[in-house]
Amino acid sequence: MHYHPELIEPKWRKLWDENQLYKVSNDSSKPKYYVLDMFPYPSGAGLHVGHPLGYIASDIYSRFKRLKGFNVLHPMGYDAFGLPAEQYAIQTGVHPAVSTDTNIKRYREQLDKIGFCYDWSREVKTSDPSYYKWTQWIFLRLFDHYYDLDENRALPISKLTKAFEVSGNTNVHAATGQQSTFSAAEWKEYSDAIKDQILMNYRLAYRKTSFVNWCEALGTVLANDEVKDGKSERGGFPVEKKAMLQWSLRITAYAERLLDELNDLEWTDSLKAMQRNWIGKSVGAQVFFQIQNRNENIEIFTTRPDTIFGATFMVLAPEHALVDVITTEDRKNEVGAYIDYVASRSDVDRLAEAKEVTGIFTGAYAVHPFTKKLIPIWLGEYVLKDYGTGAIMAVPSDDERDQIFAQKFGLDIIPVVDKAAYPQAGLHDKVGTMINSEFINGLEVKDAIEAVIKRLESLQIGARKVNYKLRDANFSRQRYWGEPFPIRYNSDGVSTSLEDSALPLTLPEIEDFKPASGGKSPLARDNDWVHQYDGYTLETDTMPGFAGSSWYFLRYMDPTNDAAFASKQAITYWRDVDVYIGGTEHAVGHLMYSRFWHKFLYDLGYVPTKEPFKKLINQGMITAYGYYASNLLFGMDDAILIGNAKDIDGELLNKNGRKYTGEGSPVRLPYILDYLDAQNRITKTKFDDYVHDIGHEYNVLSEHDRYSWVKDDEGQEYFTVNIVQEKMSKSKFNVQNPDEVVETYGADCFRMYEMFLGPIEQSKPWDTKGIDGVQKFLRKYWSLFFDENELAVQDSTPDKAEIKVLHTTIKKVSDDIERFSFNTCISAFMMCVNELKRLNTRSRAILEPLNVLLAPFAPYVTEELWQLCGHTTSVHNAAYPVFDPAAVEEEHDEYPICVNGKKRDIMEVPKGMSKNDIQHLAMSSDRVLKYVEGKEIQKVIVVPGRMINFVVKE
RNA sequence: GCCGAAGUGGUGGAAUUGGUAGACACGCUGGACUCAAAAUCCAGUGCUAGCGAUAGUGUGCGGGUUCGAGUCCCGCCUUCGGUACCA
Repeated sequence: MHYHPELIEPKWRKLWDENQLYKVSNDSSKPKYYVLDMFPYPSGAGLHVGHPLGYIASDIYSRFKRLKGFNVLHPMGYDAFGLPAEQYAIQTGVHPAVSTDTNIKRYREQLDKIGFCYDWSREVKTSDPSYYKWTQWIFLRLFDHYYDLDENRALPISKLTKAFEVSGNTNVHAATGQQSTFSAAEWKEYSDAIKDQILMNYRLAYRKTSFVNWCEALGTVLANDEVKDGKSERGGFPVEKKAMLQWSLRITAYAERLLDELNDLEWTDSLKAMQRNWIGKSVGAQVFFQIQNRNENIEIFTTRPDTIFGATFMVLAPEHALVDVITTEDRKNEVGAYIDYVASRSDVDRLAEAKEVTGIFTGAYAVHPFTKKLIPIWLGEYVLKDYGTGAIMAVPSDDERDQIFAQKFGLDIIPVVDKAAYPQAGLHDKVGTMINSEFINGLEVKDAIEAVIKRLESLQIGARKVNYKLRDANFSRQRYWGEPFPIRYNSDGVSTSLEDSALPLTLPEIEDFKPASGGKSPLARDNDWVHQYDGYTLETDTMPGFAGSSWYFLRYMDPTNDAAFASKQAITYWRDVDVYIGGTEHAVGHLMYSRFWHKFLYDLGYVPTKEPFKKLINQGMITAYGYYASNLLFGMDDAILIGNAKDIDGELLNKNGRKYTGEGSPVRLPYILDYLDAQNRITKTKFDDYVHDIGHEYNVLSEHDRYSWVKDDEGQEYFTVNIVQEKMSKSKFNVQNPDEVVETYGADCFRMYEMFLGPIEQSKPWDTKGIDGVQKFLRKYWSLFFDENELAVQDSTPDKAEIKVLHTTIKKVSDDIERFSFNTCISAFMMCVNELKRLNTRSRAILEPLNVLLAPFAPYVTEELWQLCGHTTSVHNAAYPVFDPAAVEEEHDEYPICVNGKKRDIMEVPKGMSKNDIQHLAMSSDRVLKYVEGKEIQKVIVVPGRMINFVVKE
């Protein structure tokens, strides 16, 4: 009987499903364990071979934990709201819900084939009203809370309004955008509209006019982490700054906790670093500079208050609110022109000309807080509106950018830090002695910082301050395919939330998915929907993609509950995610928002843990080889294979109907191969072989070379092309589909091969070069159980050698699974099977435990063999074999004898001998003395289990 | 620029605490079986020299610590990921 995965796998898939083998209960005496995958966005391209990498790893780990006696929650779902489905709808008119469901169905089919142990009864879909009801519900809680800095947690808005009625906002210490203060009496006099506006400055979900990343091509705004290099992450369209009335989430209120509580997590250093970087905490001082002849101050933030005596001018962001106020009459025209110029420039322009310095003098002066000297106020592009206060004191002696600015515009430079004692120090290093700085002269920088802050505070013109790079998260999208906001406005524009009982507020059915006029969501065109509440209009924006994904891991705990996002009992049992597996692309987006929402829910008492994801494993990307041949290639007269670029371009367009994107772009190898094939100039295989073998050739080329030539044995030259690794995507025609692999080799083989490729956290290119080795292993494994057509497993007593092989493998595999090193597990299995094959093992006492050990990796073949061995229950419910240390112990230890670290011989030492005894035994051994050869022994080092080393004088 | 990770045979990669570097697999070479192919099995395979046992050499580069370094320390180089007029 031979191994036939195509017969085994569908059979068990069906049986497992019928028996609900993977259904998990919320009520168990076993300890809980929660293994989570980042749920996918169901795109039209289907699953590619990169997706399952993390899923397979989490599946192996879940199955392992099950066998080890845990009640394992291992669910899967879909991040189903999102832009691509809507773009597709605009182009084709197909409703996003329809295309999304089609895609989900395809994903599900693909996932099922690979044999995952998901409990599908817990599937969630963020676009499902029964799901987004609770996304909206959490949003309403955010809307209804503010962040109290005294208690350091979220509190109800009602508490805040009570405080306002007693003493205005003067005694309120909260995370807020509120600038001005008001008294209790004033508060009571305010209209509803004003009250609404003020409360918006406190709510954790709030609406304000803000400069946002507007993407014209997508017709919507984007969050900061959805913009890369001034272009949209999805689609790569240009993004500009635009002032719009937008919903935001006050994530900044949680900045300190998001930073602090990172420390307790088992995440990689690089990921923690990314989050820290994104939060961007810096400690320094705020300082108020009075404007000459005016009753107004410019507030600045600086990390170097010590250099304040070197501040010779100030620079405001061109968008700063005070610009209009302070610009003198004679400068109005020029300043206006400059502001227009800045506004006309996109982020892309700015990035492209980063080194260019621009700026303009406003005509106004500020008064230096200590010297009382007048210093000019300038505008400059390099000061960002969104960071700090949008204004700086410029210290050209100790800041590179200020220096360039001062040099260009001829402004004063006063040195204030003497770094003579620190020749290695750079401009920004906080070391040196203060000079030209009045009361801090002679102090070291560190002490000077403290002295200045103290003085600022005593004079009440500044204070110690912590600043964060993290900004509030933009939460509005002018789109159809997202969660509607459960918010309505009355005729005065005052916002109120819908009652919880009105949730879910469902999306209306519409037919035209194009954005409505004025940068509005298509929802705005549905009058009936917008005006469904008398006297009110509903908010027509929808929530962004990260809304639904910020809490989905909680819904899995109790996915069908209609009275709560999850029952208290379910949350108390499952608590948090023990292991979370996913890619680094979500390092600062999803993982930051989820932590924020979780902390908020913690403040409100809905979840028992401060952090949602205890341990995080980052799987690397599976990339595709991209083959490029430069157009340069085609210009060469003696090119033996190729005509010219246009030639190829034109022909292939006709032949394949594929679009080749333009002049100057690299041509992909498949095109060239097709072309060459058509021309009968070279066979595909031959060319492929060459391309395959040039990895090392390529290393000797400079990065600018896109091609090279290689000679074959007869001296014939062939061209080779640049090889790169790139992300798989539909647009690049490089998607490798798992289906084909599963069909050819079987799911077990596919699973093991993906794990065998290398460590899961590493990115690597997909190729099937080594998959035969894994297939060979599975056949060999299968043949351990069979003699021709007969099951050969016997109830014989295994011998010592066999037991040793088994237990060595148990130890190695169990340890390696715990540290997510699956590639070495598979090596261990291969070695084990080779050994057992050699020993001709047929004993049940060896093969059955081994089968259980392998079950997490190859669930189908192990289940089949388990049943053939006569079991009636699933191998996936079996007990994990227990490691017996005695089984692997030798009666004798073999110690290499080394002289000065070099191995000379091997000596057998009785088991359990002490280090001292081993030393004595070695010293008296003739064999050892032969190698030491009369040289004086200085030291004998016995490394337990490793070696005996004689250190001698050479 | 700053932060993080990594550089090991022809290839993917092992080496968990400083202790026989190259496990396991791919590929390649030779052989067995076969009319032949596929499949399977056996042997070899870091590099250099040698028929050979063997010797020398070898983990990006240059130093250092140690009886002993892929692993630790100092100084570089390269690649990948993140981030940036961040005050």
